[in-house]
Amino acid sequence: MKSSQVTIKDIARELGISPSTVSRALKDHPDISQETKRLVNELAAKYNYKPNIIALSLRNQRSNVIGVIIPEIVHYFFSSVISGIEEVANEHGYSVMISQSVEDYNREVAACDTFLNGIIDGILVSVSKETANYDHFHRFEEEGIPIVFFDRAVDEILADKIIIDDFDGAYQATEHLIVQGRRKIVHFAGPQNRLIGQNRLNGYLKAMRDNGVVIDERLIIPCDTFQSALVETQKLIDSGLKFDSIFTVNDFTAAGAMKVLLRNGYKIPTDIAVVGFGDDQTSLMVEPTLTTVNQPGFEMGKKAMEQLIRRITQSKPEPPVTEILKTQLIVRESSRVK
Amino acid sequence: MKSSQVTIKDIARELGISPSTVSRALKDHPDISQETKRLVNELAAKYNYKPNIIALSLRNQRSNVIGVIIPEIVHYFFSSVISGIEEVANEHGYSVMISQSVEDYNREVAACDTFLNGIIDGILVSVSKETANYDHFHRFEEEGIPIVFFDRAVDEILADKIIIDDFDGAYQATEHLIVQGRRKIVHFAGPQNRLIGQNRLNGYLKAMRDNGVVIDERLIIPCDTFQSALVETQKLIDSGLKFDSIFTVNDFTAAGAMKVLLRNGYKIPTDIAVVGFGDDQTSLMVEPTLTTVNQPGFEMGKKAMEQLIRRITQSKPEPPVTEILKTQLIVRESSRVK
DNA sequence: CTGTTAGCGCTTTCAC
DNA sequence: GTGAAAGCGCTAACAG
Repeated sequence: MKSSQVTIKDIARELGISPSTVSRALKDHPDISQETKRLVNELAAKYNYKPNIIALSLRNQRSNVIGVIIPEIVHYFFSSVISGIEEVANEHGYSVMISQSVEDYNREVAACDTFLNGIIDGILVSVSKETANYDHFHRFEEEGIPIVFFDRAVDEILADKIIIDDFDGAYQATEHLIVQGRRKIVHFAGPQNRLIGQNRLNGYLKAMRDNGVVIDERLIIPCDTFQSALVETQKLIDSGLKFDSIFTVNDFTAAGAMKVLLRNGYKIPTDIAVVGFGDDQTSLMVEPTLTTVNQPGFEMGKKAMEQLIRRITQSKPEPPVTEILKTQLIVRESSRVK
Repeated sequence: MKSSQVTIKDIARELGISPSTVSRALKDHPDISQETKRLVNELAAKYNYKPNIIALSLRNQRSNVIGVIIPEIVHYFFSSVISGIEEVANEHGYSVMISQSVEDYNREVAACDTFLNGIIDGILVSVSKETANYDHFHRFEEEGIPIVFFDRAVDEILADKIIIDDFDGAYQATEHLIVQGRRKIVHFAGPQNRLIGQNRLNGYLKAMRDNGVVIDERLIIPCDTFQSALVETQKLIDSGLKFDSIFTVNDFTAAGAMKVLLRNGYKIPTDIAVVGFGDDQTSLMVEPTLTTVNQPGFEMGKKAMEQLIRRITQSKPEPPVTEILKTQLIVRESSRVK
């Protein structure tokens, strides 16, 4: 913020007119004479005049800045969401301020504090894994700052939510394996204290039941990272349990499982089929390419931002909406035999 | 930005004192009596008073906001950099505004325009691959807004730069291959209009020469994405040219090359060794694991932000500095035979 | 120890 | 068609 910027006052002085006239001329106000407008605009161009956003924000009580609180940027899914947010924000003249919670409750609260200082017009939040208390979010409601949750929402808070249909995604993935003739389907499951892990597990269970496949509890294993997949897949192999496929809660876990399977001499998908979740970039890079469930991160970001803008600009209050985005099964080599 | 926020004026009115007294009391100014301070602070707490950042920015001519222009957030390296930036920004009370160029010159210019509206105290930039004209960056200099380049810098602009020792990283990678007995080393090179691409190529060339390895121009191929690697690697194989290893400008390109090699029946590393650059998450997930060059992204973000803060807060101008961060060769399975 | 005033840059009513 | 004045929220010089 360099103060040397040309202001309306500077232009007014040089032209020997008042700042208000300059202001009006710049906005093409009908009252102002063509001649004055010409002079003002010429000088503004010459000096490369730029309205001072801060002054405008102060006057309009609107900053056109929105805040985003996100667990971790370094995940393909979340950075896709950010891209979507940015896309829509750009189109509508909003700037985006980002703060990472790094899955840490205290940092999430701190980020909220920062955003409560009055700089933002609204906020987009995906809740950290750790968070169990939601007071910090309630404060936005109290201040009348619109809040839209994405991906990881909070049931207890009445606000707009844009989420993924995790249940259906897992259902599709599991049913796909069944259709491919698999019956002994392992599920590497996410943490069951989180909706996302629950829904994906439930989708798996429902698909199994609906298709009359026997559910073997021993094939449902808590495992949701690349590293733990390296360990758990080996343990699974060593256990001697029969299985013909693995459906994992995310793509990293699938990549880990694939690696161990290949190293143990299994052919994918002939011996063991693998299906991930997320459609991360990695799913194309592994060999064979990974069948996975696409989560529309970019679209989610766009929808969340659109909804937030709607809230910011709405004249009369409207009830909160929850939008559930459909996932899409992307069949690739790691599961396709027929 | 809800206008219903409590202001200093509100507190002053309620206490029957002047706004300036309230302001001073809140900052624990020595002139103010303990009693007044107590009253003011109590009321401020009761009404949950928060100073209006916008008003402060206008008054102080400082927003404590910095801008970041980055090619793509959805790259592990860049999102690591952002995390580093955020880390330091948080510590020092700065907020971070992010804009992606998506490797598009026009969007980069647009992002600069947005940031030139006076909201930011300084800017961090990593230049898009496309960019060949640098006028949009010069404008920050003209406005007196400090600019620090990271990773992809611009030689033509006199500014602080935090970059990676790409030359040395490429040198190490190439020499490693030579030590492993490779001689016909392919280089999938980055764009030569960017320093980064040049330096990595030059490191490769120097290592070849220093070790008396004949350089075959046909083995130096412009190719820097996963997709193009799929194409170029196949073309390379079909060309009948002899080669025993590939050193790629980044890990995605390496992943693409590996995939095609494997599909053509080559053993990695026995037949062909592969070395990437970046130490992306992917490098652990591919099979075999990928030898690569670690780039300290998080550290780069921290250093860049620290340097920017130094510029913003410096009293007298100082000459620009360039900091070159060391890379580290991470030897994994894709290249190790001995 | 506290109040008055002015001003950061801009817009907008009201007046002429 | 244009200008003067006030105010968005805050602070600092100046005055008592």
